[in-house]
Amino acid sequence: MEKKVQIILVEDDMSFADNVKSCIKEIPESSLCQQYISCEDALNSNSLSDADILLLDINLPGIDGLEGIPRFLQINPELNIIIISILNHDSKLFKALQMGAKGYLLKTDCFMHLKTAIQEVMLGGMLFSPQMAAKVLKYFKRKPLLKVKLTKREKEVLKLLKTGISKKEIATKLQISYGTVDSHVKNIYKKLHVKSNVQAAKVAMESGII
Amino acid sequence: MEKKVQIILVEDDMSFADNVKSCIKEIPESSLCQQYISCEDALNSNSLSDADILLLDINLPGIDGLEGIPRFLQINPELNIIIISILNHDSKLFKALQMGAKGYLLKTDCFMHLKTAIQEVMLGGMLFSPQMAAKVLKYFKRKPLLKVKLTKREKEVLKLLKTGISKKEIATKLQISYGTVDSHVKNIYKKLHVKSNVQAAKVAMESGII
DNA sequence: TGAAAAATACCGTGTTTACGGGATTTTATT
DNA sequence: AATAAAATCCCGTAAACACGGTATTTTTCA
Repeated sequence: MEKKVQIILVEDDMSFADNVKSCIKEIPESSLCQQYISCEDALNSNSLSDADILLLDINLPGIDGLEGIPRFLQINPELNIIIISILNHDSKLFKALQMGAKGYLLKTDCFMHLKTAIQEVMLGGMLFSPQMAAKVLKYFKRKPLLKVKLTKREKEVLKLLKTGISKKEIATKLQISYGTVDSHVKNIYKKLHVKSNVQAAKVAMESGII
Repeated sequence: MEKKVQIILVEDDMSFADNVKSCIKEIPESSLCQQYISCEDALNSNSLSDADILLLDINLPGIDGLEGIPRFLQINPELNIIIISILNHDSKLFKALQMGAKGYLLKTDCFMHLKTAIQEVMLGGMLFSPQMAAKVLKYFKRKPLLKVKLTKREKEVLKLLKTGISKKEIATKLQISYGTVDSHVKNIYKKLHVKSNVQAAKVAMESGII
């Protein structure tokens, strides 16, 4: 028989934690091995290294859940962390992803997804509940790819421009005169409909024009 | 009884399509309603508007799967598109997401995830198979969050700076003098270790400091 | 209440930008 | 061979930037 998936729960709201526990009980291949009410408690325990999944709240007394992620991963890099929070702000989601979370479920609809999330994460995947998935999608979708056509040289110039160096330095790097760079930049601005170096760099970054 | 999930498959490799079909047969709540070997065929059919899920290959004769996504969504915006491809390149994944795909499974391991993916996508979520999930994670993770602390005012200034407007305009917007903005900008540059407006904007964008 | 941090403001100088104009050479493209 | 597109270069000017310094007021917090 396969070993059961070992789950740790870090949640300070006891009634919600109980709901999660009963939800996990109904998943035959999983078992809740430990439960803590703060990151500190969990970090000081010795149960992390045996666990497969960590269900983590964000709003916690002491160390914030998001801040806790790197600390948990330091102790056990194999740990699959799934955030379960009431917070549905973009910044929380993206920070969680940056920190290395494998999933983000909202408390309001996590029971529908918990089983799926556990299975999927154990298979190496990642999972978001709908509202969070929409944010990820929006994040990637946000800029319709620009139809503007820059010439080869203009692309080279823009690529350097967006690193933040001066036109003089660009001229040196491309072994052309300052005047030439200036001309290219002028044309780039016209094509991108911008009026400053920062705006050009921004458009370049966001639209994947380069 | 609930209506079954209606699935359409667009795949030109017949033997692989057969495998997918038999996999779907084993999911009681789903049914494969149509199968096409190209985007054109599927687009010309009248089955799209009734479908819930479209399983879509990328390498197809004629219209490429990724190019097909917006066309499918134009006909039926509610369609949940899951890419099933052999291609595991970042660019394909991100383009798929930009186009509006709800999932990305690799052919090499899609059978393990297909059932989960269908369920999850129907719940409004999204799903990636492990290698793809890792890419998404890497994408978000690439910039270690800056530990730099900017003051409230500095953040406001930086937020405006990265829109590409001049310091003079920033002063007007914040109703402070140019000299004050200049001071803030100087301090921001020092804290971020940059030497130009473009670099500051870049750091601000990439590190999620704001 | 007292010290530290933050926000405010000004000056001066050399550098860089934005942008108008015009002009020549090189490189496709047909 | 002819035309268009791209790449090269220069001039001039007003505005904006980077950066050094100094200094006052306001806020915060121990």
